Amino acid sequence: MPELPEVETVRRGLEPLITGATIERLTLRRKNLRVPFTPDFAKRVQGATISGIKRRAKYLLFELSHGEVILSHLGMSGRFIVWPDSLPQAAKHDHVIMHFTDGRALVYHDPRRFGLMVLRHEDELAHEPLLASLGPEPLEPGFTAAVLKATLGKKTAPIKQVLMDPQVVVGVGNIYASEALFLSAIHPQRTASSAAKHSESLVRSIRQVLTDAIASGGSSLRDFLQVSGEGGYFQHAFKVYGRAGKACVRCPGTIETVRLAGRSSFYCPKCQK
DNA sequence: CGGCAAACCTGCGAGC
DNA sequence: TGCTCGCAGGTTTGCC
Repeated sequence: MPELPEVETVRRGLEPLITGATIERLTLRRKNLRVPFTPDFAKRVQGATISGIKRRAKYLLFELSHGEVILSHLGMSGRFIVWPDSLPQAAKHDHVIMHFTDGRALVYHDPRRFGLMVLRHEDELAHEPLLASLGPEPLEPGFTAAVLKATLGKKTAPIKQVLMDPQVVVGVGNIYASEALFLSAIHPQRTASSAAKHSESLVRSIRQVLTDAIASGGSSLRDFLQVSGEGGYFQHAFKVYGRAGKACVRCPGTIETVRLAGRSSFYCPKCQK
């Protein structure tokens, strides 16, 4: 479900709630998500205190006091919910329940089960295959026009597809790829190499759309909710995503949709070239 | 290696 | 009301 702004919103929501919490026990309500749970997962986290939550790409990393790290991805439909106490009955698709010693619980809920949750020692993370081939973080200094230009120049696939490739830049999913291309006035079907000369604008647009979305608490489509249970607000700010047939906000054109690599893509044919 | 489709799942809204 | 169909924000895999 979520793209980078939603994952960052979850991280920011969880951080003050569960930093310092001690895990009394962990309940796995099935044996796998997208990947199997780590063997002895529950036993290995028992008694550990959560010392912090980091984010890399769309992964959340729960750092534990004894040097282990829970690596989690929300996939398309994953959510973390904090229960005020452990009393509520687990609902359908509540797959992991982390009971804290203070009586609260952190629940991972994921109907489509495209997400994952695995346990690693912090020393293993440098070689973790899930993280190994990730490209630069779009909001950090390593994501520069020069870096992007070099990558785009070599690729003949449509620019939108390439922007969604986590090896190129992480965190840009289907929604924000469309939005960033609109901001830069680039047609989504243009080849990446032909768009390479606009890398400076693209870097700016990607940063802007992600930053604005984070500031709005993420976007709420079907089922994204902040940890608080509130929806985000950024969906009200979409300029092209989901607006097929509506007026372009920048020119007299009408937003159209096209499928690229199986994903709906939205653009204005008049002002995106 | 690059590009593409399919795969993993369930839920929901649209349309009949 | 109830059915079927298509589509949904991600990532990996395997095929050509």
